[in-house]
Amino acid sequence: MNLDISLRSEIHKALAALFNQSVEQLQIQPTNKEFEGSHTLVCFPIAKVSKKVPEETAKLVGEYLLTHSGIVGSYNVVKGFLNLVITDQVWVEVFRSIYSNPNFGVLASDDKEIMVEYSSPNTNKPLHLGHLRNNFLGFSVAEIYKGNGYKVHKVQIINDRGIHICKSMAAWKLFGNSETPLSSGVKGDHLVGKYYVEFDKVFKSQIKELITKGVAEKDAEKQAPIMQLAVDMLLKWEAKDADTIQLWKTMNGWVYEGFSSTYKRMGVDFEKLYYESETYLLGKEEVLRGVENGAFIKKEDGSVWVDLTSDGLDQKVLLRSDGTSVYMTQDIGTAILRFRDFPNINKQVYTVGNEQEYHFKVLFLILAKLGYSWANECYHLSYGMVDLPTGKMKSREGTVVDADDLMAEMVNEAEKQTRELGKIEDMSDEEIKDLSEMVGLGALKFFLLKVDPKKRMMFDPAESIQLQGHTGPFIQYTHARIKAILRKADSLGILVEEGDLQKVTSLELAEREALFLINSYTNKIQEAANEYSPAVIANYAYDLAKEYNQFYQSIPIFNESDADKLKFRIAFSRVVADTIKKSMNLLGIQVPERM
RNA sequence: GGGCCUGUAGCUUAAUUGAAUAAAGCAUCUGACUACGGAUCAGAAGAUUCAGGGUUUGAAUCCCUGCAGGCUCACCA
Repeated sequence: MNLDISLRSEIHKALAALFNQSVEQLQIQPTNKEFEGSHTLVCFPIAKVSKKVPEETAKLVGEYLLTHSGIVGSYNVVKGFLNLVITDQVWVEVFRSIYSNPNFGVLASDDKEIMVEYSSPNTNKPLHLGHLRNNFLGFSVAEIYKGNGYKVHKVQIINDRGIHICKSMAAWKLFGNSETPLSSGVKGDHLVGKYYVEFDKVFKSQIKELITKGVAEKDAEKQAPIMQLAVDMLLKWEAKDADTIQLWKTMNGWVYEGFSSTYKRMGVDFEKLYYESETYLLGKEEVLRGVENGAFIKKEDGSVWVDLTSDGLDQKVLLRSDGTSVYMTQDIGTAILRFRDFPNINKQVYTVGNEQEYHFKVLFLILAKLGYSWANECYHLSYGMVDLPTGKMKSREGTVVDADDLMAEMVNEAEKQTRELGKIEDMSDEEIKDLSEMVGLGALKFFLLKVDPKKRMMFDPAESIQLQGHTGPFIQYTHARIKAILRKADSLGILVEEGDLQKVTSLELAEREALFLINSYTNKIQEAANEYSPAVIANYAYDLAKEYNQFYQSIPIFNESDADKLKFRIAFSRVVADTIKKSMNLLGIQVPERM
């Protein structure tokens, strides 16, 4: 049975019978812990149609539900709040239907299809903490949509061309001495990143030198020899110069190799990769088409602009006067290509930091101007930056937290703490390694996902490595502990038949409260999808684990003398473990059998 | 300067489609394993929800003003 629907329908019946009225939106909320009951009907809005004061209205509705509904066992009224106590028989029935449904919480597919873009790094340096938030967020949102019955395509756009990679190439050419990942033992993305840093160092010193010679700063930036080399490489690349293309391919190849091991450890994946070098030309064509049909303006110097002043924005350049494309140009091409590749998608989500909100606002308007009706199906999943206790991450000041380093640290710390607790002495090194990976990454992912995406967040390394409290490992631990109970039940030969459950006629408070949470799982995954917010799931999983732990501490399972109750508690524990696992998987977090 | 976002216990966060005495974690203090896993649980203490006005039966939530912080407004990506 579906408790929410039944309850609503009973209340509607009550309102019709009592006041001959209907109320469109019933306000039902969880009952505060200090009062008895689980569901609370807020009666202030209903008072308007009942023509009675809220308290009186609440009493009438409560009394009607008590005598007519068969769901409500008792009620109490506090001010205008009607607190409803659902009978234990109904709770048991709700549980039975969840327990017997192996697909509980999996929403039926209605042929909806969505594309989620995330990650999308530049290829000149390794991934950092900010990318971790991006990747975990995008991956999780994709999983949440899957959980809502959507067909999901995970993609990314790789910014593989442009001045940034040319900078690394220039520095490597000057100082690299043919160093490769193989020759140096350095991971490919880190090696390329090293030369990007090298470029910046040399560039700065060259500027300084020029300035002491009396060159203006702005001119010095252009005249610096290493910058001229990088710009020269960019031009040669666009002219398809063979040597330049070769070097570009080689260095990008190193980066991809490095990224792929980073992605693997993160546990994220992609169905299809788009490369800027393959989409910017389509973007260019589209922009020129826009000029022909009057959507865009070509100025005298040859540059192409879109005028968005009627939308409250500015004019934006789409092609430079020399005909080369800008960032926006390739995003136009990429979007169009994606809707050609996947013509059935209803929605496209871009997981990109909030510093690009303006960019995406403009992009979507441009796509609409080009006549693509799907333009308003594009959504920018904007998230806040990750700050450190010392302030913003700044690559120039060397305060960037590297993704590979951070994951390694988290896993090491997890292993250290696991070994200290000494619960896994019979595990092989291999098993301990897998477990540490699960716990370390679980802690990191949960830490980054529990905060509302749109908010800026603080990453405190000391706090993130905590495995107690409001953390991923806390939830993983709860799961492992339930699994221990289930193993014991198996070893005792306790078998739960569906029919056994209905013999239970009374529940403990902690059981009712956990049941309330399990019952709200489907609502939560819908809410998480509507809001594009894994934080909804993270906090749900935490609440459920916490609630179960309270149950666990206060109520005996194997010492219960009533065999039916014992079986109920085993079954109940199993459902909690399953629900925790499903929720955590939506976050990209695995849960262990033991830890 | 224009636009967008944020401001909640010492710290990190919930609650933001308006609803009851604002909910957790960390840190601090006090308790709980001869019972099913103490990475747990129970309890104490901790809040003028940035400030001031307004709307409402009811405001952390909506509106206005101010303050503080962030992002953005490139022929950069």
